[in-house]
Amino acid sequence: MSSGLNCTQKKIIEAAIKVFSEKGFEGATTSEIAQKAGVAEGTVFRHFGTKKGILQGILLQAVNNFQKPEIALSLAGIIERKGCESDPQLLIRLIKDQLSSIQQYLPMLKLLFYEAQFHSEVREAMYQKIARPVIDLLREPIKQKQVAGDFRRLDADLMALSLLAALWGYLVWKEMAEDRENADGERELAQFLDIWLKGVEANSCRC
Amino acid sequence: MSSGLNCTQKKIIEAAIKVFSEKGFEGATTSEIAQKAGVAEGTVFRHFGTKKGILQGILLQAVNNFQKPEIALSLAGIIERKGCESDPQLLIRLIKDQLSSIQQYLPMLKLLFYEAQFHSEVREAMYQKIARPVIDLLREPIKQKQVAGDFRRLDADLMALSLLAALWGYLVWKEMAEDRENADGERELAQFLDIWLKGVEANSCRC
Amino acid sequence: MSSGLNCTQKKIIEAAIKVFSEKGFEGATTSEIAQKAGVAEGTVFRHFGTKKGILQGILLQAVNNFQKPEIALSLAGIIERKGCESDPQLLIRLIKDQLSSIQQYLPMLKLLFYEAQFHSEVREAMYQKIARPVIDLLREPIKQKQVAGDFRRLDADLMALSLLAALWGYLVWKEMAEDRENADGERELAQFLDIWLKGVEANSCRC
Amino acid sequence: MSSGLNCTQKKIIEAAIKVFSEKGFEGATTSEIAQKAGVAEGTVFRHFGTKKGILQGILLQAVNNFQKPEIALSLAGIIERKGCESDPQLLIRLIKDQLSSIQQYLPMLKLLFYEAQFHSEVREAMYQKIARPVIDLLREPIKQKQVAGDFRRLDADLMALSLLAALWGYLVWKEMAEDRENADGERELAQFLDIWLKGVEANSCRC
DNA sequence: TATGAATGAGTCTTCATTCAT
DNA sequence: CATGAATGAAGACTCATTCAT
Repeated sequence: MSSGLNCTQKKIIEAAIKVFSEKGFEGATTSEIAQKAGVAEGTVFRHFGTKKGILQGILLQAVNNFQKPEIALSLAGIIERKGCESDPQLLIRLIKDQLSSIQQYLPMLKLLFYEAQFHSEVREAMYQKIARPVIDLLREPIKQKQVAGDFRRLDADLMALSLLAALWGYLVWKEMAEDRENADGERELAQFLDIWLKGVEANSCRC
Repeated sequence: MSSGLNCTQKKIIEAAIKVFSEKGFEGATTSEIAQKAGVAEGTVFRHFGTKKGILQGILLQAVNNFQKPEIALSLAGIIERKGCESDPQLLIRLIKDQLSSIQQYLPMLKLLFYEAQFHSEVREAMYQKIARPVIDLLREPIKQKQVAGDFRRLDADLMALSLLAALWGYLVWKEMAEDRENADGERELAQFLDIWLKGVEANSCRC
Repeated sequence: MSSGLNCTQKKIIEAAIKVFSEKGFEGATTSEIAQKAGVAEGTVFRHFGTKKGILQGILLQAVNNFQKPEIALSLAGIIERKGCESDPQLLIRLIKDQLSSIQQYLPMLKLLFYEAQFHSEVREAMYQKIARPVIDLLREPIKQKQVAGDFRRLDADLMALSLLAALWGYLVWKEMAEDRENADGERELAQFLDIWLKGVEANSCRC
Repeated sequence: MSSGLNCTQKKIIEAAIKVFSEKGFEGATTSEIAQKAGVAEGTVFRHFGTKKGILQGILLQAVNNFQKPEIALSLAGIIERKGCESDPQLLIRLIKDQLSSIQQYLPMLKLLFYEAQFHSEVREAMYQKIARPVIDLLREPIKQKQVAGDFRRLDADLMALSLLAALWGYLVWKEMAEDRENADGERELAQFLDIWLKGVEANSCRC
């Protein structure tokens, strides 16, 4: 109901996310998706029509998931509840709690953002239905912080964007560095966010 | 030969960057590359052996280019020459000058970062030969700034990384937003960097 | 039941004639037939077992229809009632009356003659149960005409065959010419038959 | 040159005519065509692009062949050289000579006329480039015969058409009857034509 | 060295057929 | 009996790779 997907479709979508993530859209084969989903190859096409249809199925699910308010709001929560508090441990725990609800969608999001390069309809949907709404959502808490004198009065959208870029950059880097740098992921993420927060803070002399 | 590429190979590499950028590695065909390079399909294989060999040729060129000091140093220059100066116009002009020398390699870099997901040898090389060296390069000026009391004493590598993430995020966003947001690219980039700089500055009360 | 078909089967056969006529046996799909018949795909197989079974169902119906004397006799009637009468209008009206009762079976017959090429059992049945009986039927009136001195004493079977060829050729041509030649179909058919009649007439000097 | 086909293409076209004739366009497989042509399946597609492209290649060859005057004229020759001569042996020999030059193209023509039902571009080409030109060609000798008082003054096009229908009907019948009727093919064809000739003759009392 | 026709393994996709409901 | 989701074998088509010229 909420996702509009029945059991078979869910299995296929899940398998497709895995395979597309590992091999990319073009590098993946429908037969591997079917196999990983535990269905016949024909079943995949009965439900999604074409290989691209599977990608659009994933896209649709991503969009649907982002319309659930609890997910969309978690990012906004990060900003709202943080002022000039100095306890970094508190901040980290807070962010991790919020991000954990997005965590499960990360492979899907990463895949879609990458494929957006090559598929204009994916690009369009990711922009209109996910990126823009998230920025729109962040705008309000940022503006409130600006009014409260906590944040600098830069363009709110760009501030939101630079937060997302920081998070995104962190995730991409973690993948590329793999386990070569056995660093403390928690501390890294905390520092990334700390730099951003200090970057957007109003004159900290007030503290 | 600094690049080790003859004329035919250069034409093929150039064509391949274009085609791989537009369609991705798997989505591209050797025949289109050959056609765009103005050579026969057999010629491509005579020079690069396999399709993957072309990708590795591109990788090699990227690595070679990043060993030219003038390019690698341009990012470091951004950090070095900036302290608590207040003229933002100066900053922007500086950055644009430095970035413009990287600009031409962007399609190649984007392509390689994308394919790094799927080809471990590309991932390895991009990490060892490009990402890590750039971070290593940025580490020194950052440390100097820290010693000078200009930058906060966070982990220097993570500070470098968050700068790169900001730049990368900006570029990816520009592509996704396309011409929908007819914003002033120069101002946007300036704000992105401004947030980062303020984020890494030592307590500004001192200023 | 003269046809031995129940309501569901009739709907399927009718739909199949339409679809096979438009796309040919191999080009048609059982799913389209089911859809046009307004039943589920499984229902088609419950009644006819295989796709070829549907074709054989059509064949059976054609054979059954041709055993109804009123249809089979209509061609014979054309010959019987025509001697050296001079009124061509009368002839045309006569033929049209007779042909109209076959008209409705034309798509089915065309389809079966086409598929006879590729399916020996269809070819066999069409020959044994339709073509041969029709020729057998025509043989008698032709022979009577020969005895009466109206028709030339050629091989009666071949004379019958050449009449059928003329009719068949006319129909095939009309389809190929489509509406390009906005000719008077009635007059055309009349001339086709007129040529045949004159071709088989005994020496017309007698008239 | 004259056909515009190189050796490989000729082999494929020949094989395709055989396979399409036996199984019909939809029933045939490109792999069987390739196998019969003695080339790889990919080679077929390198030359004709799609399966339908093969059919159009056959069509093109048929059209090209019919533009060679020696073939097109042979049918016209049948009419021209026949008046009221009474020797049927002479007639048969004449027709057989003329037809033998078309004989080799019969499978191709039959195939194309059949597939014309399902492929509008084939139908169009067969009509415009083959059927119509043949009728146009036959019109003149028929009209000359009419002027000379040898043929009845019916519509010349319809007279031509009824000749073609007679020939076509004969060929189709032979295939359906197969070897069941071990009749004298030569005599049969002669009678078919004899009926047509008598049917179009001017008042035979003159003879 | 450059070419491009030929190759055939591998892909997406279709569809007749089955069977649990 | 009717249904229609699931199946998987088979087909059209692609494309990296080879090799004779």
